[in-house]
Amino acid sequence: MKKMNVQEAQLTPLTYPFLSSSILARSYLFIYEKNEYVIRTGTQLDFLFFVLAGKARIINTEANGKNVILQFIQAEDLIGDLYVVNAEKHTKDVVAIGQLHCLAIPLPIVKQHLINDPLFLTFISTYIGQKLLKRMEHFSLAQTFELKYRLAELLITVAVDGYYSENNTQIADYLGTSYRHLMHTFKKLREQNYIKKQGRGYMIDEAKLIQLITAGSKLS
Amino acid sequence: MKKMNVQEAQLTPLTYPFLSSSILARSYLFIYEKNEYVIRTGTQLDFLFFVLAGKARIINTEANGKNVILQFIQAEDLIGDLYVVNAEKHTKDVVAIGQLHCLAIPLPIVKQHLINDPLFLTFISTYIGQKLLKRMEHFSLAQTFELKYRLAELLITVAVDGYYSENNTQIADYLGTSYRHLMHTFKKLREQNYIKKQGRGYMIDEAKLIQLITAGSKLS
DNA sequence: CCTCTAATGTGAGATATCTCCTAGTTACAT
DNA sequence: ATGTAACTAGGAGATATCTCACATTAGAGG
Repeated sequence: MKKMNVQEAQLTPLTYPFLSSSILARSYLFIYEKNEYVIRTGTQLDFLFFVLAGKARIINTEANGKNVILQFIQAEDLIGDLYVVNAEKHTKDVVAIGQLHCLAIPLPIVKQHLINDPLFLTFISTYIGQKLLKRMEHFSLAQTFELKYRLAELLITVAVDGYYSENNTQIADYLGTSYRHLMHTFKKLREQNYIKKQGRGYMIDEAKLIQLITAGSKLS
Repeated sequence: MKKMNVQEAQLTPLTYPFLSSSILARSYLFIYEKNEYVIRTGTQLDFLFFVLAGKARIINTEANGKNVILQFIQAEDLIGDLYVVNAEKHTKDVVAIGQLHCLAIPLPIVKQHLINDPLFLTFISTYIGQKLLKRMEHFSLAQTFELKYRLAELLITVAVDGYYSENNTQIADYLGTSYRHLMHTFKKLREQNYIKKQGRGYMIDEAKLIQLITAGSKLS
């Protein structure tokens, strides 16, 4: 992970009125490499992260040691927002998929300068509220779609530079399907040239996958 | 709908520090009867509602006139929270299932006294954040369960005094299944004495349904 | 470098669910 | 009171998905 001061990094100014130059002066740009941990389960959160670029996955380690993917993170998402507003108490693993760029604001700065700032509180309420609505809509639609459409969307979400290489036992759990059926569906997508096998993962044809998803939407 | 001043209603004090007696003096207790509208689609929200008792359903009217159930509301839920934090701009139908009791705070009061109050903003951020986590966990689990378990849980959620009488074409959409399969599953539950047909709806055996759900959880 | 575990990959039979259809009943509007 | 639309109910065939099993490969740890 590379750590830089915000000025050093010459960030494009963010359009957040609650982020004063004083706060930014004490914040950092973090750059994580592929598979690097942003947060480790059970550790204390030290920063509130604004994702500037890249992707990550959030993983919960269950009591039996099993790792379960909870969700994927994209640019313009926050990491640690639910912890900051006390909606959740325990941190979960957050792992970079490909390279991940974050603006990291130290928690003491958040607590001292932002946590009672109505501008910030309003922003984070709106953000979490919009996230809730998006998630509900996504799940509601997803539950009527057969697996190949949901897999197509996941491949687009998760691929970096057109290449997908997640752990498929975890992906099967995440999509709520059996490992067997997931593999069956990967094979179907290969046969229909939406994806190509490459090493342990797949190159994806994003444009064709988008067409498939669109076709699937029209069925309902 | 019955409308009372809060004092008139002699409400048990709510444990919300941001609700001063001055605010409560200008708020109301609303009591809606079964199938009464709390909010109508597209109308301007006039109150932020704290649900004290009862149940409701949130319905979105699609462009083609079709009504789709988005979610169900229980005691201790808020109605209008996502609108108040500007996460959503348009109101949707909210309809009482059985009798519904709400503390209703006028929007002008919310805007004048609460919307810049860090106590209130913190509360509503935490509330929406917890709601997001619950919803995500619920959907994640739900997608691996076959219909009879999900239907069992819905019956418990929705029944009033042990009686279920929702519109089943809308319930099929909500559960993401076909009308045919939903009816097939109702028949199975009847045959196994989890529910009994009564008029256009069903009496439910809540204890037995909970046993079924528990058994279903143990399969995964 | 070797060994062991976890991930990948596939076959085969069973089941949950879908699609298409028809018939009967109820509630609402005129 | 009547007619119509929407809801309830179920049959039958097809398909998406599950379950159980086994074989191969790759990666991690010693």
